[in-house]
Amino acid sequence: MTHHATRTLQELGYRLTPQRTMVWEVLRRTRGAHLSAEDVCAQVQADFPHVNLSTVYRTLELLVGLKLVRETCLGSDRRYYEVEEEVPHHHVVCGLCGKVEHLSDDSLQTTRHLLNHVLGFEMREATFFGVCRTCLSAVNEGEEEHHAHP
Amino acid sequence: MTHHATRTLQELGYRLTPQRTMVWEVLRRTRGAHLSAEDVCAQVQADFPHVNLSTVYRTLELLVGLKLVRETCLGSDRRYYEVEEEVPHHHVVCGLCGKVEHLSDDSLQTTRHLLNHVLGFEMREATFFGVCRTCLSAVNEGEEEHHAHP
DNA sequence: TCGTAACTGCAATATGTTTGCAGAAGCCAC
DNA sequence: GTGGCTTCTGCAAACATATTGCAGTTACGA
Ligand SMILES: [Mn+2]
Ligand SMILES: [Mn+2]
Ligand SMILES: [Zn+2]
Ligand SMILES: [Zn+2]
Repeated sequence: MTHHATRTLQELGYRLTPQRTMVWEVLRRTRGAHLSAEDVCAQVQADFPHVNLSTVYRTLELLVGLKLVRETCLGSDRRYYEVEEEVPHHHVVCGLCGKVEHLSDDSLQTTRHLLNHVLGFEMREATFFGVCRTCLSAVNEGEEEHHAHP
Repeated sequence: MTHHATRTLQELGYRLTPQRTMVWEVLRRTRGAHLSAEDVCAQVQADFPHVNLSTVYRTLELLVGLKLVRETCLGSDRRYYEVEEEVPHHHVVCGLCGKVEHLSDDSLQTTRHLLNHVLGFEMREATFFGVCRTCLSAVNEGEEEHHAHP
């Protein structure tokens, strides 16, 4: 477990087990992706087949609690995990194809201030649901075909 | 089933059953709230105890498909339902107490344009996660107590 | 190297949602 | 109104995701 995660765990008295190392490594090397607990488990098991899914869940819970990993809701079925970066970001989810895009925190400064002034709310993360560029043009082409004969 | 939901269902050839009527009525009279399938079922069963949860799920799925009801993700465990209003709105969720506040669509025009310009994305709904005013002041009081003796 | 508390694997459990099926009932034609 | 066809419902079982109890294993400081 390279990086500060090693130190954090050991400094806080948690044991540095191969399972924890592997979970962290999987998340680190898939930076930018959003993995479910099962995705993480599958990747860990590729190298270390006996690792159990419940251990992965427990490890993710631990890392999330320590703010080394971020747990995100991108729809309603499962939870997704990614390493917690220094600069936070937000998510833009296409409801048709499921693609997830990132949005910098900077671009939401006005929204953050709005929420703060209107509701006294401190925004931590935002998720936007809608239709991505690709699906949008696919739909429009369909519409054109549909209305093509007047 | 008052209102356009009656017409819509019958015009499209769906049968107007008491179960469907009750589900719709429950959602209509709790306007502004966010009910899980079980919440809806419990309220339906208060008047009509034999109605089954799976029927409620099937009815919600139908109404969502017809865009009479809106299904929203406000965290990760369950799905929540509310009547689909003419003017859409967005959700602001406190991660500490779970309170959900509403935000008008108008206030997100700039964000909508941003997403459209930057990603070609058509935003339909947004959810903001963070800390509400109440929880924020509770936390601050705690901090003050904590740092009270220099 | 040893001892102990923390951790893991496994199986069982919890919770939310979906599905197959047989019987019930809405709705249209008469 | 009555019948008949087809959709819909209740029920139970299955499914998907996440959690937990426990016995055995392992990390790690002494
Ligand atoms: Mn992300
Ligand atoms: Mn709402
Ligand atoms: Zn898409
Ligand atoms: Zn709160």
